[in-house]
Amino acid sequence: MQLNTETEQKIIDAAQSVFREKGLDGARMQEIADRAGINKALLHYYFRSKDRLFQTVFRTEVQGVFQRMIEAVTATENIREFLRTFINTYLDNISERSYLIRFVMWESENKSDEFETIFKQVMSTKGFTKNPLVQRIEQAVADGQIRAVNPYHFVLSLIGMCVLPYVAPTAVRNIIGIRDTSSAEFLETRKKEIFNLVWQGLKSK
Amino acid sequence: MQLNTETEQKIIDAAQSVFREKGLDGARMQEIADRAGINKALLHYYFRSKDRLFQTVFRTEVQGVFQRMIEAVTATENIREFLRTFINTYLDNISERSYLIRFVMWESENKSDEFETIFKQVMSTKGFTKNPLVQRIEQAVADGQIRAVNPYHFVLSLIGMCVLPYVAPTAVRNIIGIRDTSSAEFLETRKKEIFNLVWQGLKSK
DNA sequence: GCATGCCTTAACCATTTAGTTAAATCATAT
DNA sequence: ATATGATTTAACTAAATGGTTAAGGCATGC
Repeated sequence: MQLNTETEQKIIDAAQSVFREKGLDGARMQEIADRAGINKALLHYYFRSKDRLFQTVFRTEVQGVFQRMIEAVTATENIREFLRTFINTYLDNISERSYLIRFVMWESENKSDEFETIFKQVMSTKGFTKNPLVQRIEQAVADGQIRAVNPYHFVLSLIGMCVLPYVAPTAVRNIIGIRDTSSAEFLETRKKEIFNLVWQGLKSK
Repeated sequence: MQLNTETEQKIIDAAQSVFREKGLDGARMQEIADRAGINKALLHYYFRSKDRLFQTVFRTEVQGVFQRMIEAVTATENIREFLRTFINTYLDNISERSYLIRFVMWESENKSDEFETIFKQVMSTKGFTKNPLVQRIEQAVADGQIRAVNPYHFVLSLIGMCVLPYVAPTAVRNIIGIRDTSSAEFLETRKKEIFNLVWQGLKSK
């Protein structure tokens, strides 16, 4: 059997959208079939079980999340411009993919072993020994371009700032008191505010 | 019927721990009964349905999360000390409660209407019209104690930095490359690094 | 002693859901 | 035209799970 790749893609797309919204436990095979515009029988014909389908989706999602993060790491000499570019492209990336980051963060904890395996594979495939973003910050510190922050903690902070409104939009809207976190206006303001805060916070006076 | 409050509490505690780990969809009534050291019949005798039990737990968790956030807002005059205290107590609070923040953020999106309702109730009960943390920052800006950041975005950034390692520990460990996010050492370093970054980022030069 | 309320036991019901099956249909290429 | 692979239909199975029921046990206080 050779299987129609077009249909396979439709299934994966549908599965992605359902898993992103509801997680593994909340997802229903019937709903995935419906969104793919096919029937449950065919769904199981392509992917034997929910677990297998989930595994496929989860793997590509985790890869994508890390992939996009390192794609936002450019070879810019100037650390200031490097940060600006990173924040802009990274925020564009995650804001574009509704519920992705929320899903991956939730499931990464449920499937922590699997997450680690996938992640290590990606790293070795790319020939990385360390997160390139961390590496870039480390280097900037070594070169005296910025003050001596802990690179790991700095990256953690940076990602945290970028990610939160897309991990828990409703909580953010209510608790922080921001009306609309999905508008283009919010996105642009967010970029500026994050950049200003970290740049002020980083530069060696 | 008057119901034994001790048993009721045992049930709530058990339900909290299961819901925190697995979320609504992943939680099993049987497991909740087991952890409470009672049987399923009694569980349903106290809380008619899974939905009702969840509602009870979710309400107290959401209240708690916000409660603890505003408890970390002190009446400190000096904005620098205010920030230091906030970061320290807030981080202590969330690091202490394994999976709580992760659970609330995940479910707040699944139950966004309910979240909003609960949240508005808390706000009006406390007589708040605006998040006191945002308010404090706003005031500090007005007083010229710090530079003119957008208070909403600043608070969003601050919470994001604090929360991320507890929302997705496995993802953080792998992606950022931090070995252990549950140690006391990590916690203390985190406090310092966040404070330094935001303080440097905030002060009007 | 016995009534009352809390709790257990264990079987049971109903529903949801993952997964299967078999037969029929459709499209396409040979 | 027919064989082949893709897809549908619809009924079905098996298991998990939420929820119920009835009978009885075990305290405590009267």
